[in-house]
Amino acid sequence: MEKQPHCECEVIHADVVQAVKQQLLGEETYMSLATLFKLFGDSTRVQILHALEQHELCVCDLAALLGMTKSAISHQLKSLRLARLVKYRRDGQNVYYSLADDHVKKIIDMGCEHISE
Amino acid sequence: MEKQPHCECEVIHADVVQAVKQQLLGEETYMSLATLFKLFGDSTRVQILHALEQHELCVCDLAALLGMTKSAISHQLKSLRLARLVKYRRDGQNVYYSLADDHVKKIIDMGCEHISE
DNA sequence: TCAACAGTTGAATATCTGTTCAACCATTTG
DNA sequence: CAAATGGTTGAACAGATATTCAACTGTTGA
Repeated sequence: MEKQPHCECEVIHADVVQAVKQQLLGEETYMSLATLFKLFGDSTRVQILHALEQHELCVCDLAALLGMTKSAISHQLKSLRLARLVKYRRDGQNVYYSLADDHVKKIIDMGCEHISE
Repeated sequence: MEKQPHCECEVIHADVVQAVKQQLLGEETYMSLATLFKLFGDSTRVQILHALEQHELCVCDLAALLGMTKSAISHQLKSLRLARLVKYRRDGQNVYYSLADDHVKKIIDMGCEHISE
């Protein structure tokens, strides 16, 4: 996660490197992107997201669906919630989760396309 | 990464769970998706990918651009190579890397859209 | 052939991350 | 109010992962 330690080599193509550097986004942007994609980088979480893509579900439903404990699911939902990938509503004892926006679907679809090439 | 340990709770909405289950993809598909997205889930790697989106670059260029050692960059490129996200060509002492297909760009763009909402 | 440099690799280390466990809060129902 | 159930939380542990380091390969040019 650290950056600028040092670079032991010479720049081979100074001009190209300079040009590309102009196009690069800020440090924090790459951090945010990584943080976002990290959430898709776990089979439990993608599965949760893909399930919620089909229908809103409560924690117990998800636990049953994935064969996992409510606790494990709840921990993962918390991460997804903090990243605003899912939203929730409480109805009685149940908390229903659903996707926060459709970027999630688009990203998963794009991933599916890539792996099925 | 493990699955079916047990679920301590009852299924609340058996019908919905059943319906969603039908729509779910295979276990291995979610694994593959997670493996793919995990590669985008590191700021060094997204930065490499985003840089290569602009122009093909050799390892030294990337090292200089990101302020990291050639070794660190090379290790990451290996992961990206194995996942067929980047391709490379050797020219003399230099090895030039570039994006393997345009899903990479689409996925990163989608990510940018999400974080800039 | 040898030196120099680009790049790769494997082992080691420090850090991060996912699940479990136990305790807890929230809501409903008797 | 008490019991039952859905859900959340924090600490702890095990497994994964990114960078470093040192050794190595491959290519060029003297």
